[in-house]
Amino acid sequence: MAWAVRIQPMTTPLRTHSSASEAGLASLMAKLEARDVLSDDEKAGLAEAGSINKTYRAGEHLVREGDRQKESILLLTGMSARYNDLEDGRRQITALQIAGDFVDLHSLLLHKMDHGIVALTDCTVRLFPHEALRAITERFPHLTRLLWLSTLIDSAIHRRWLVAMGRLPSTAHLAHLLCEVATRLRVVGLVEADSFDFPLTQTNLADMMGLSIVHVNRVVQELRSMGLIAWAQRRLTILDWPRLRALAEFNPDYLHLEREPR
Amino acid sequence: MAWAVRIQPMTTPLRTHSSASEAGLASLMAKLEARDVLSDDEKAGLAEAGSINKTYRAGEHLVREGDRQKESILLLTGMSARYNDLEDGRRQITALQIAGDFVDLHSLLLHKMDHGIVALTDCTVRLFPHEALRAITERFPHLTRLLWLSTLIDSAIHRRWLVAMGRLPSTAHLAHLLCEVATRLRVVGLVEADSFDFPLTQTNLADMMGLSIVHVNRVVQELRSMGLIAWAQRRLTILDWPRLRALAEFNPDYLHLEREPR
DNA sequence: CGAGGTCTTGAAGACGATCAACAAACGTGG
DNA sequence: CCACGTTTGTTGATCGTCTTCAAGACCTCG
Repeated sequence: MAWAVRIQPMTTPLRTHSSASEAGLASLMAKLEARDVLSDDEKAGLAEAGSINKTYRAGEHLVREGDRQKESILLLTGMSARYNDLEDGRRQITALQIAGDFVDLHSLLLHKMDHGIVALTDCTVRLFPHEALRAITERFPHLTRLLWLSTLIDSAIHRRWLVAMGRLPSTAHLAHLLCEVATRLRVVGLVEADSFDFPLTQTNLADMMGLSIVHVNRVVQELRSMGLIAWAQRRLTILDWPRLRALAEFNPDYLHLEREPR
Repeated sequence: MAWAVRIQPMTTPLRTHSSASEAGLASLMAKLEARDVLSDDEKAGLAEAGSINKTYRAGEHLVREGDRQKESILLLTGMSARYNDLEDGRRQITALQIAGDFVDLHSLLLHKMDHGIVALTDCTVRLFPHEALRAITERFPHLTRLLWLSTLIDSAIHRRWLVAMGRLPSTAHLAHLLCEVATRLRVVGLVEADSFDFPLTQTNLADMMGLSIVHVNRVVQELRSMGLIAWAQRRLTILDWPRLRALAEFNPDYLHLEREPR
């Protein structure tokens, strides 16, 4: 079942390489600096707000619905997802998170989580105590606006998913999702020549798009047979950007990738 | 067509009653005070940030995709919607806005609008120059957090719409939408005894839910025949809350209506 | 009173869901 | 390193929800 999750003991604990930690923090900075200039003070303030690192195995929960967090979680490596489960066990994923994304920055102000967050792959994260983040909002108005901005971009992505889910046929919907993921991964340097690690299962895609697994499988094959993508061994390559983005009606404006004073 | 809009001269210009203006500002305060305490200074600061009022007729655009706003718009009375149009003219509405909602607070930081905003009814609004809002972010950290919070709640609503659209059958989807609207209207005092003004057309509902008009019509009739709602003369009454919310799996937690320090 | 917008109904068809079964890939322990 | 079990991917057949097309009734407002 889509929501059955193995919680297994960490027989082979993941090493928190300091390299992973640095790369993850760099991803956050890259994300913010794609939209505005960060001063050295702000970079330092942000870096100091982070506390310890943690690791999760694929399938583990970073946060559960109803939790009251005392820190926000920055994803350093791996991918995670926000989700809500229905009474009959069906799941809807409402967001996909990649390196450099705060998975629950909003818990700073919302307090009680209205959804869960699950690791889709093995993940490393860094915790940012709410106390430290709140101090940023008191001392660094511009940095605060950039953190606010990052949640506004999450919101813009939600809206785009609504458009894709509500009005695009399933092939175009998947095409749009892949355009978006490729674009976001490129911002944090995880795309080489239109090719990137894409460790999601078709079940994950189904839960993101509100479709059945069987149908997702057919849609993936359609994009393959049209020569738009190649996807094997957890690596995805976009073979024909112009046709893929035309099919998806993809326009990256909603990701607000312009560097300007905010 | 769903997107055809009459832009007609304002033959009978709407009066901007000061009462409408006061009621609208009160709605914003009510919305914020439902979530935290506002100091007198903060209330004054917020009130002073507002400048002039404007009015729009149903069907007019408050904002168009691509606009670069110099002010954010607070809806005082009426209802408006965020929307995106596809190349073939089909429309997806991604948010419904009521009295007390900032329709484009995010333009303060996003700058370029990635969607349009259309008046669904005659509307009165008040403009908040970005300059003044930016000043708030420099001087009132707590008030800034509350404004941030209001955009985070918008985001939570987006997520819920994704869940409803992706995984609920259409009757449950509509039921959920009505539960949400009723709950939000109640916060700003626009519900009397489970009955409220609901001036939307079935076309509007179709564009919100990603369905065809014909199907929306049948779904509305289904809810009526189940004895869950009554809807006539632009007024909607919820006849059976328990069954409606059970059908919708509606849980208002995502609206974060608890009053606590943020 | 007329005209456009809105609501309603019926019939046919498409897209995606469900059910069922099997193949391939992966990870784990022996 | 292989054997095994679990997860993931794939395919076919049938079913159901929602769409599209078409037409007519209602209603609201200038």
